[in-house]
Amino acid sequence: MLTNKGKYGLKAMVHLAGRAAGQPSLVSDIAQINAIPKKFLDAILGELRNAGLVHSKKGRGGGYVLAVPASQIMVGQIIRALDGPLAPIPCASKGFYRRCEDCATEAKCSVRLMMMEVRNAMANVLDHRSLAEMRDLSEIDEERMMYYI
Amino acid sequence: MLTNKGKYGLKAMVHLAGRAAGQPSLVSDIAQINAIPKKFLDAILGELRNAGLVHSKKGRGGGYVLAVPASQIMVGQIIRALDGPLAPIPCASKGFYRRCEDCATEAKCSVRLMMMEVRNAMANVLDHRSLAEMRDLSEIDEERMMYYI
DNA sequence: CTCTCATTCTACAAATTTACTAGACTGCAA
DNA sequence: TTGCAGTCTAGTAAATTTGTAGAATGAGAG
Repeated sequence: MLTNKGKYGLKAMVHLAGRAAGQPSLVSDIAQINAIPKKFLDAILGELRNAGLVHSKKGRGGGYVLAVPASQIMVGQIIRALDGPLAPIPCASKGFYRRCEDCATEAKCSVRLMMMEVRNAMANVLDHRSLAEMRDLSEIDEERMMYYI
Repeated sequence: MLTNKGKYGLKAMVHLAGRAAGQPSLVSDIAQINAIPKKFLDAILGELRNAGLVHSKKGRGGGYVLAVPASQIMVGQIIRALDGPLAPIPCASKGFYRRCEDCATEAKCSVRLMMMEVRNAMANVLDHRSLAEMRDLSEIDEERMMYYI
């Protein structure tokens, strides 16, 4: 599940990816435009900063910017930073692996093997799509809409 | 996320898929062998029965059986019955679609479009893998282990 | 130096979901 | 009619999510 935190975080990142490079955005602007509770977004952007995905500047003329170009940030990084592992179950995770208590012989656990396939399918999407591509998804759709007018 | 409910349910279904056709299993046996709280498993099997995936019989000689052969049950059906939609976010779901409150122009929402890709990737795995295939995953692994002995 | 802007920190609280448990009830078979 | 084994209703404890409040910090303008 993508939590609201994850969803808001992604929206904020897309917002930042839509700005000219180096132009900072205010939390209050991002919050208002995307219908995100401001204080909640404060905390979310804080986590994204701790994860090294955005930079911040205080005071007048401050705000948030992407730490690196949107083409170099993978969507999976953002989701992992906010919502934790992609894997549906911890014992199927690569980076955040944790054993199941109730599983005797893990190597033979069909649930785990199945969920590793799911994890890989998700990672294949989310670790190969950059924030820039994600941002452009909506524009592609916008163009497609033109044909119907 | 796969909840414990989902995990336990999958384990129970694999258990049933490992029995000779028509041979019922007792809840207490499934629970003990798979380290699942018995009462919890009661409820889970109840939901699987309501979903039409298993049949039950009461009294001496009773228990649970698969409603149809394991090769005809898709893993996705089981997970949806217990944990709900596969999609990471309701607005990206095909069968359980629900609109986002905070999303003005849904067609242009890049988060939604991205999550629909993720949903499709997950469904491609889970709706093309039968319970029989899932059960056999562990045996495949078991055979592979032989080479290391 | 000080005023204001805007992020940052600590702490907390409501709501929801998860993960169970208790105990009475129903139906079947020996 | 005894006992087995699933079924139903109800509830509860813990964890997680989704926020909020308010003070603190740091940067820049004048």
